[in-house]
Amino acid sequence: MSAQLVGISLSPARGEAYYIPVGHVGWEQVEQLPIQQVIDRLKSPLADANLAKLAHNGKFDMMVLAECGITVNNLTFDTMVAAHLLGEKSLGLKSLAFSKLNIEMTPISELIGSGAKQISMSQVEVSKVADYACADADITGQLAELLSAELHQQGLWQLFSEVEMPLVPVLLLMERNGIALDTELLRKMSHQLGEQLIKLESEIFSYAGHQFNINSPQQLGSVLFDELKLPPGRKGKSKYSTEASVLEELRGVHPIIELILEYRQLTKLKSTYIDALPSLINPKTGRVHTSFNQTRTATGRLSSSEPNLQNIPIRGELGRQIRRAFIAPHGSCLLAGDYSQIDLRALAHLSQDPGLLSAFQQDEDIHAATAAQLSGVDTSKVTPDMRRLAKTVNFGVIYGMSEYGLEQATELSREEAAQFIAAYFEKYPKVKQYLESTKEQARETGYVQTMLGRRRFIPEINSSNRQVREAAERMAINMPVQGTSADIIKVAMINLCREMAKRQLKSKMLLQVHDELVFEIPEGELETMRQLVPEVMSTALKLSVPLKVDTKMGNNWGEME
DNA sequence: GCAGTCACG
DNA sequence: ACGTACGTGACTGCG
Repeated sequence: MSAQLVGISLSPARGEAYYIPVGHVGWEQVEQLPIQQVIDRLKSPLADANLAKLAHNGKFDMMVLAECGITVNNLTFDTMVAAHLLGEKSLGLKSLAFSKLNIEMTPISELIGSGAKQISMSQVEVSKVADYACADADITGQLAELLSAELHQQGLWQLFSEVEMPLVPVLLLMERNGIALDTELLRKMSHQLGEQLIKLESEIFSYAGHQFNINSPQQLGSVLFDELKLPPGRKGKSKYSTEASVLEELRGVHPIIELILEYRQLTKLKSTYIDALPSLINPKTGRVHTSFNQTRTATGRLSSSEPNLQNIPIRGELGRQIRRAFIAPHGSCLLAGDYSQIDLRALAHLSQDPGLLSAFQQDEDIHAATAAQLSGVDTSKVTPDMRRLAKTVNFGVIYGMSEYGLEQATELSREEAAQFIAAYFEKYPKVKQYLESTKEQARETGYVQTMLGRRRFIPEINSSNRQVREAAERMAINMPVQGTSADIIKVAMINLCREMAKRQLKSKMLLQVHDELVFEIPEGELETMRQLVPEVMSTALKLSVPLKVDTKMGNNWGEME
């Protein structure tokens, strides 16, 4: 949102392209058209919904153009999105041109340099940029032809044209909407945390007998395991691990451990969120604008970056407090709709296991139902501990958990963990069958897929290295489940956006956090949106089990009910 | 630029 | 005997 437009390249046909310079600076540049004249002339064809557009990473171009007052309608083909769907790992235009078309394009560094000497594209002379930018536009067109054929061949066209491409303008809108922050609250928290950290630090130093950098795992390891002679968790060959799970085991052995765990937690939250977020507020809008990345994950999920708004803390009092800094402006409030157990519902649908299906069809508490099944008691007799254990197992299953994994995650012994897993598969036999057939499909075809046919290629599935192979099997098990959930929420986002536009609602979709959508709602639309959001989310796709959606609302993201 | 760590679903 | 749950992104230290 803060990029400056330097020029626009367009290619109307193969081998033909034009460059319109508008933002080049410097003494020897050629004369450029006034930017407003260019905008006025391009505005209508770019907005014309009857004219198809193709681009590489079109969301970026659309963002820059939108900041100039230009709306782009009917982006029908994005070569970056297409390449990602086809399982390409290297998604840059230059690299795709080479791997798919055998064309070696000029690297951008040839124009702007690299490292400290790097200059802005605006400082490069027009004639050089014209050649470079025209090649970009032309090659994008050629790539689109090729990738389009591949998408059709692989059976991915429908997913591409009906889900991934329509999602692009939705994500653009969300990014441009941004979210408001209570900077005053964050400032107070930063101050208070700073004082608390100074105290913690001096206590840690007094136990250590000297000052050191607590943030350096190397220095911390040597203080704990060399100087204080605490037993190192048998991790490293040469180095010590100081990660939280190792330190947890040492709680009670030495008072310094607790202080370090607390210090770690507080510094993490302070540096990553409390201090960083206010600096990312866009001065023009007064809000933070994340990027939602559509081509970063192996499962079909989105990711969020700069800042990542999909990992804002929620656990613990301090985490809650940070969420309270995400606010709705006066006269509006935040509404969140979240899918209840979407991954397990996806598993029920994919496996068609009768036990799982019926539990969801009866709208049972799935973890309690699993606990009841495993112990043979009635659901009403399930204790919180039993439910917690069943929850761990339920999640473990969709991650391809081992006995060892369950042992680590619980209080169970290895034998008990093994018994538990065996009992689980006895109660849910089609889950076991499904997991086996998924691995089998991966071995036979080299890929696994989601409900909508999204694929993940897993070449390591036939590796002779057991560790590599087993890691591949876990990916194979998890992707269809996680990816089906991603399919569902993407369709919901598109449908909601359409419905909101159709009804000319002023409410804004702000965030997606994998199973949750967050909206900013003006007071007058509360009733409408509170009904519309769960309705559209729960009917996004038809599964063998109902999709349950809970909604919450509040003035900030931390206190919603 | 990598490794270690840790925040989220 | 070994090493172990899936998927992300940001910050810090360090070479």
